[in-house]
Amino acid sequence: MRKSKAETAETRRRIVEVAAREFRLKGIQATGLNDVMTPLGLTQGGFYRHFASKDQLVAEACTQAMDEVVGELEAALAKKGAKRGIAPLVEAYVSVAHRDTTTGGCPLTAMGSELAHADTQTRKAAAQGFDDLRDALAKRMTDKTPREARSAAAFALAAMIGAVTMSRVIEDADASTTLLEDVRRHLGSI
Amino acid sequence: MRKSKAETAETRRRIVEVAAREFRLKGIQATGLNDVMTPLGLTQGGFYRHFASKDQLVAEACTQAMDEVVGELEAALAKKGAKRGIAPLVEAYVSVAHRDTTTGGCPLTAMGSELAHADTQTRKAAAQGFDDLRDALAKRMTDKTPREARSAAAFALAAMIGAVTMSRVIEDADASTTLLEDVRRHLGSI
DNA sequence: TGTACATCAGTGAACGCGCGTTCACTGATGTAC
DNA sequence: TGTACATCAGTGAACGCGCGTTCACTGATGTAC
Repeated sequence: MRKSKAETAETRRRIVEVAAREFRLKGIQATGLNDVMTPLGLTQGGFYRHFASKDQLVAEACTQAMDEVVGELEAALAKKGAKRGIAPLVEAYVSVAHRDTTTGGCPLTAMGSELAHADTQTRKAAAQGFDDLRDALAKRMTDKTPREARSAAAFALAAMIGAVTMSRVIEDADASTTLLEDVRRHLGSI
Repeated sequence: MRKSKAETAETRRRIVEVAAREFRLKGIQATGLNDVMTPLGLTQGGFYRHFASKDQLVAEACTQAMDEVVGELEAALAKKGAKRGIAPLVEAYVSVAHRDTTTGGCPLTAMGSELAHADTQTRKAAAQGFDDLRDALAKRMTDKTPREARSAAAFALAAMIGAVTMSRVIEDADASTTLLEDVRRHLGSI
């Protein structure tokens, strides 16, 4: 039953991939190892050939999800016709599309309050992701000093995270969308 | 073993009180009914004399926690020497004290991402709490039209929620405190 | 006001279930000669 | 290159545990007469 090195690496990669999806979809606590292994056609016993614990998987899935998000946002910037400043990032993040992408999107909004109870590795990954997003915003604030840009970017990112998190809590579709619009508009004049 | 009506009502009140504390401390999923009943010297069997399900308790605990927070913030406004505008609310909410009050504080930050997966009653309670806080902020924005104030208040509240949520994720004490300062400062000039 | 009975708050055991983790085992892969 | 053996990815059952919920039972409270 042993698999080749390439197959083993691929299996491990897929476990992290599915975990990153499931944790964002249902939350960390609500997702069992079987929710990750079964979709891959594997049994939970095999999980421990790749990871020492669920906590380790959570940390790696968080890292991967953050990298995905940073990558997607930088892709939004690369689009031709993209506006100057932070507008393209804000519009991509504080959007109905992001709100409704429950299997993807930013782990900081999808699992925000759970991350506060996660282990050190996971919190480090989340904090690193926050810094990466903040710096991506700050880099686009060319009218500010680096110091001011970092501070303004941290503020903007907090608003973006709060907005998408709450837009997923508010059941009323109009109220939810209005919140996103309000935050988008106010971030336009930072 | 039957208790008097007054005792029964008091027990029910205490269950909600402890639940509101525990859910904020550890999260909804991570808190079992025993975590709520045992501190009260009760067994889990008795829980169902007061509530039909855990979901019902979650909804009531969320409502109570939100009411507490709105009350505390209005108390901050009533303090003599309180500044004009939203500053007193922002300073009370986006604070190290709030970040470190893990058994109390705002349920929207303590359980934000979990609320997105909660049942309708709980999400209604959370959305109502958001509206209450937003309106409390809007009322203090006397230089704006009511429509503009509501929108600006929604933006400010999103930033406040995002800031405290992330400040609890970031382990580095300096970085966490700096984030709160950044958001507080930027909300000063809304 | 006193008595008989129905109600029901709380107990403690049990229900079925799923959790994270461990382990003996299988058999294909990787490696040493 | 071929062979013998060690490695280890994955299985499937089991571990101990805690979960939300149900239930028969107890006995004090509330109520009807």
